[in-house]
Amino acid sequence: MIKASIGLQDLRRKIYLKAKSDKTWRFWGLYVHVCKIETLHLAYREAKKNNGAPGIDGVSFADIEAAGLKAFLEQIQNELHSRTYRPMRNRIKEIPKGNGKVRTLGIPGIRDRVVQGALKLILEAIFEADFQEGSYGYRPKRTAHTAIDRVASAVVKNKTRVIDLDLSAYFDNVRHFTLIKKVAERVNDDDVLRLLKLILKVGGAKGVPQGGVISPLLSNLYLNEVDKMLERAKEVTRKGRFTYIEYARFADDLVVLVDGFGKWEWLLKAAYKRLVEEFEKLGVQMNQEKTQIVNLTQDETFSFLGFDFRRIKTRRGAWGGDELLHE
DNA sequence: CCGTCAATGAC
RNA sequence: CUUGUCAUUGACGG
Repeated sequence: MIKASIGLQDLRRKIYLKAKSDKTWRFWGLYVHVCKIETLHLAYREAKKNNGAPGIDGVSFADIEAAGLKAFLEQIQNELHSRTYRPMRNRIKEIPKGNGKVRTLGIPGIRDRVVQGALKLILEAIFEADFQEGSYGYRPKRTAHTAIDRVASAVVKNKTRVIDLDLSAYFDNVRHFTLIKKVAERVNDDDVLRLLKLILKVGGAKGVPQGGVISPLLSNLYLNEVDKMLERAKEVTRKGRFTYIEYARFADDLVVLVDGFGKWEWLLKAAYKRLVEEFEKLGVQMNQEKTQIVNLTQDETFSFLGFDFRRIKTRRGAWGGDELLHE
């Protein structure tokens, strides 16, 4: 068959539309697209524009281009085709976080960043179709600003009981088996699954490495079931255009807002209980000290994406909108 | 319309 | 030998 080779952008759009219109479809024949020079080349350019440092092999972008980019990409393609590709160990680098703690990065070699990037380009087209409205982190065309708008708007509409969740180190706690199972719900391609397992395994027995190109996408997939649960809670309690629960998640930063009227107290409790269950199933720890339920009508506050949310009174004494303070 | 290269900021 | 994703803004080029 002489099917004219379609461009990567068209392919990704086609995959996305299929996934969107057929929610149970399992994609096959994806590996060949991951291995295409066009895909690898785009992944290389994306990696290069971050000006990142080399992995454990010390090979830089300048080194690669001095030896010839074309040969570099063809070498990767050959190894992928012959199933001899093996990712190298990640280079471990500890960097200080703001609060005096350290963040452990797992930095893949540049050629492994290219492979992960190629895989990400294909898988993202599928899973973007499955992600929920309230999920904002690491997603194309989504900004922290719109996530904050969603929360602010919910507060204005009287959602004043807030579950402010803190997840401890959830990148590190992703269970590979559970994650692969979620990927396999949509991907019926043994080569792709095998490649993904190789990539996960060099990062350790569990967790996705901070520094990995596909880690953000995988982390969103891992928590997609939580987003779906909250979305269902919203739709089940909906009365026409009125909703009584809202949520927004940006990576591990999650807030759930429930209507402040007394008759919805049960919904707040139920949502919290369901969240505990979902995170338990996933092996993700809720930080019990920093997770809190606040009541905005009692002058309590919460923080989301660096903004402090509080309810203020207007000069007339009526409840005004929400207010954002500090950065 | 397509591309390249700087910044910034959320996690 | 501070990694990654995403977004925004700006400059320039064909």
